[in-house]
Amino acid sequence: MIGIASSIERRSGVSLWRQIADRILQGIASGDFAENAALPPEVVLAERYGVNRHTVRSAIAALVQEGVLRAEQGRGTFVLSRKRLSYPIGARTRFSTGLQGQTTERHIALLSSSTEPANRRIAEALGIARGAAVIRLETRGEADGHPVSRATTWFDAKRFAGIEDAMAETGSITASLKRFGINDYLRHSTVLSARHADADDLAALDLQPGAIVLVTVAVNVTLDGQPIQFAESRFPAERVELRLSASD
Amino acid sequence: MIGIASSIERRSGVSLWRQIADRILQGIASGDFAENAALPPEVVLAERYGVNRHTVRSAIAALVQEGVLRAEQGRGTFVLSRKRLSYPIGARTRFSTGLQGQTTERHIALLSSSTEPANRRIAEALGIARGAAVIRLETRGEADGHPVSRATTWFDAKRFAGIEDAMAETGSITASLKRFGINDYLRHSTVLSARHADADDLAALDLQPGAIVLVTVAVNVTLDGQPIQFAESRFPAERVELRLSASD
DNA sequence: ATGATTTGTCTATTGATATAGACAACTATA
DNA sequence: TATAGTTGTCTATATCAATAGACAAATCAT
Repeated sequence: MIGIASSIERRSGVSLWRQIADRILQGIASGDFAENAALPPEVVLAERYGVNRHTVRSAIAALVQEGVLRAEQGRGTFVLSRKRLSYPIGARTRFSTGLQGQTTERHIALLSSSTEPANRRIAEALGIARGAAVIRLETRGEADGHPVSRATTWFDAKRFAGIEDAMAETGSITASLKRFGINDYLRHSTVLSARHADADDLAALDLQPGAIVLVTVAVNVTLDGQPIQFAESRFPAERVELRLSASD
Repeated sequence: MIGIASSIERRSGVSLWRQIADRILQGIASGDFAENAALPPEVVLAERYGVNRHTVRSAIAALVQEGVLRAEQGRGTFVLSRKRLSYPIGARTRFSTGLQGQTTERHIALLSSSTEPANRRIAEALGIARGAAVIRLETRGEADGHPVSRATTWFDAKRFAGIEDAMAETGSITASLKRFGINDYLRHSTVLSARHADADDLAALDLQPGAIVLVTVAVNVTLDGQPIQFAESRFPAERVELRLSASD
């Protein structure tokens, strides 16, 4: 935020310390609180946000726990380096290539897989009959050893039988699809929303309760427009931002 | 969500009733709870989420207040029609044309305007000197009388002197820019994140405390690539989803 | 060394959140 | 008209969240 005055909501169902932790994270993201520099002292923050010093301390404690801040008695509280990953989304969205330059290592870990009947939403997206078998993959994207995304992906079971093994081996959707003769694919549609992380996301993404996730629901298609993949991905809002590539 | 088991987090800084309200909203969005149909009874929901019936009642009360649900004693609790607006984002993102077909009336209301020196972030985005004067517009997007977005927009004050009057008159960015000889413009970049709504957003977007907003930070440019507008927009995540247009 | 500044810890109190149980009020249907 | 199923209201209790004040412990500058 840039000088947009905004205060804190009471009786909201979201505790004050959580709201203030959010505000501090915003402050870091927007540059109000510089990295590696000291935060204003607790008393100042308490006055700025109109709360008790102990409430500010709770917020700081949560962020210390999260690895965003480091508190040193007598010196101050410092912002650790915490540049958010910028995840590009466009026609050629790929997990690995998208994070090139920002991380040295990245891969997709397969958490679990199963076969199930397609519900209406999935059947429509993949252009198959409702109730037809689909393979569901539960995956986690990791970069430099840290989780950056959590996705649930569906494939037509008939066409992509055994893709779960390919995923487990290669750690890449792109590489797995190659085994089925698909050398290139495009993102057909992306719908974006946000919500609180649920317990599963919290565990998989190593988040603190109350965290927010960005949610994308996307359909990938072959070059001639045939749908091949339906996916819902969750990104931790405090660690990842989505950058929409204008062209491409 | 499609059959993704997930539970509720305690001691998270987000109260249980707020988390459950979120989950019910998700359920409606994903089709788990059909529109105009009855929700499962309170006792069932309480058991499903592992909380007390009174906690579920608090969540329902909040959603009734919000206009999402209607409770009828003796009969049940019903889901009101609540299709989320789908806001398209692409190279030619326009507020009014983007919502065509989904709403009958829409315009942008100018809440306030001011002139201020550009900070580093804005100066870089607009390609002007740091400290140069910029015009800041605080606006609210409305469709069929309901608020759907809240934006803060900056223009180079030198080039667009008086644009606040044009905005107040026309209720449209596109129309206002025409007065300055700009008949077409493109979206150069969009960065996407999410956070809890602050007090200002809550009031302007008519949200309940604890609500989540999708945040886009965008730069618009002329056809030859000259930056003209820098904007941060907030969309209520529970009422709006962002649809990324693949091409165009 | 001394004092000013800052984070850390402790006690106490208040209000919001969550659980628990009981029963009233209302609706639909057998 | 019973009866089962549902939401609405009430009381009571325990725990968490937030405020308040005091002081200890560590750091830094003078």
